[in-house]
Formats: sequence, structure tokens, C-alpha cells
Amino acid sequence: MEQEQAIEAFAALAQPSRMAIFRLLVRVGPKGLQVGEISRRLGIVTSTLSGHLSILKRAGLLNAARYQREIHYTVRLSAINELVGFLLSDCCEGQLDNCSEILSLLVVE
Amino acid sequence: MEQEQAIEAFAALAQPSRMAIFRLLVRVGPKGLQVGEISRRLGIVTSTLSGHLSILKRAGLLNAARYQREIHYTVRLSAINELVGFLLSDCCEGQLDNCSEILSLLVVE
DNA sequence: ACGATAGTTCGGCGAATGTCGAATTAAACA
DNA sequence: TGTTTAATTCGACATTCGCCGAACTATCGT
Repeated sequence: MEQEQAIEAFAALAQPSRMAIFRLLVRVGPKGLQVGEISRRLGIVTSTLSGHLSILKRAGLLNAARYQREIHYTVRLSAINELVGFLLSDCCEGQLDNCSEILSLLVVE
Repeated sequence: MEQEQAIEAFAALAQPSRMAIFRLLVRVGPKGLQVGEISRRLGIVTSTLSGHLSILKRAGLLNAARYQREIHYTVRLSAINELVGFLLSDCCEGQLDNCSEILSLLVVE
């Protein structure tokens, strides 16, 4: 993972509406939700919501799939592992067991 | 962890200079670095750097300790666990082994 | 107390961001 | 084909952010 991608992902999450969207989709799980349903649950008008969803998707945090007229968004959980792995890479320059243990726990395939 | 704290932490990391600072301190490990040294290594003037450091510290991502005239900043690795734990809480509403496994791996102490 | 070094705070500038309503595109159905 | 529902794009607004130099505060050594 590159620095630019990581920045994009953190920026995407660093905003209340988008954080709420992401956490909602985490709770919902693999089936995801369509835009209108997210709009209803979070009280965000669809024009604003649409912008947020595309930001989260561009950042690699969400996937989108069309079913007939509806577009279902789901979380990409592996993105979180990638982010943490990037953030902690070369932790303590590999000289502390402490850090390598934490890393081996965190970076799940 | 509350949503506001999490947002503050992600916002702190969603900026190239601050991301570089954090990753530098991750590599350096528990001893940390003093402000002037970070400034030299990253090429950021100390006034700008000072602002970034206080943002990272307020976000709970760094600790600071004074030694004589110098202030040493170090990473708070546990902040990363807290963040991931917050982000993935109630993952799949606890109904998928998949998610609880990932969670149990991620949230270290 | 004085001068030197380490960090922080302040003022001002241009650039980027979040929000909404209105207009637009896309797909389903009568 | 024309209508309805789903979602995205656009325009405009105020707000926030990152950067630098200059001034300020704090600590150490003499």
C-alpha cells in the first residue's frame, strides 16, 4: 500500500457522515445496503450521500454492486488490515519482539 | 472509544506530513525523537511541525516527554488497536464467525 | 542576570471540504 | 413510449486547513 492510498482512506474515514456510513455497513455485514436505505437510516439526503459513498469507494473502503435499479454498498474489511499494515510497517525497525508480535497479529491476510 | 476521538485520530493521520511523522516515529520505536530531529529528517520547519505534533498528540496518537530542553515524541501503538476496535465494533452484528475471528485477532489487549 | 538553544503561538494567505436543492442520467414497468 | 423510482452530477455557499515567517516562552550554561 502506498502513502497516497492510505491518506485517501484516512481522509475518507475522518468525517462524521462517512464514519457513520462505514460503521453502519460494518454492522450490516456482507449483504450491504442500497443508497436509499442508508439515506433513511442515517438521515442524509441522497445527493450528499452519493458523494460520500464515492469517496469511500475510491478510497478502497467500500465495494458497490448493482441489482436492478439499486446499488448495494458493502465494506471491504481487508482495507483495514492493509491500512494498519502500512501504518505500522518497519515498526521499531524490526528489533523489538513486542512490535513484530503485534504486527503478526494485526496483519491478517 | 467515542466517534469524536476516532474522527480526530483519522483526521490527524489523513495528512501527508503527519502521516510521515507518525510512520517515522513508528520506525524509531519507544525512544522517540525530539522535535528538531524530526524537523531535520522530514524537512518541516519547526513552527509547522509543532502544530502537527500537537494535533497528533491531541488525537491520542503520540506521547510527549520533556528531557531538559528537548521534548521527545513517541507513538502510542495502542491507539491503533483502539481505532480498529471502534471501526469494526458489532461487525456483522456478531453473527459471522469470520468477523469475530478477525476482531479477536485485531483487538490486542 | 544574560545569551543561546528548543519549541510553541500568532497572523495571514490560498486551497480544499461538506452541505443542500435542482437538474440529470439510469432502469423498470404499465 | 411515457411515468416512476433510484442514484449521480452540478452550482453555490460558508467553513476549515496547511503553510510560512516573526514573535514569544522555556530551559540551560556561563
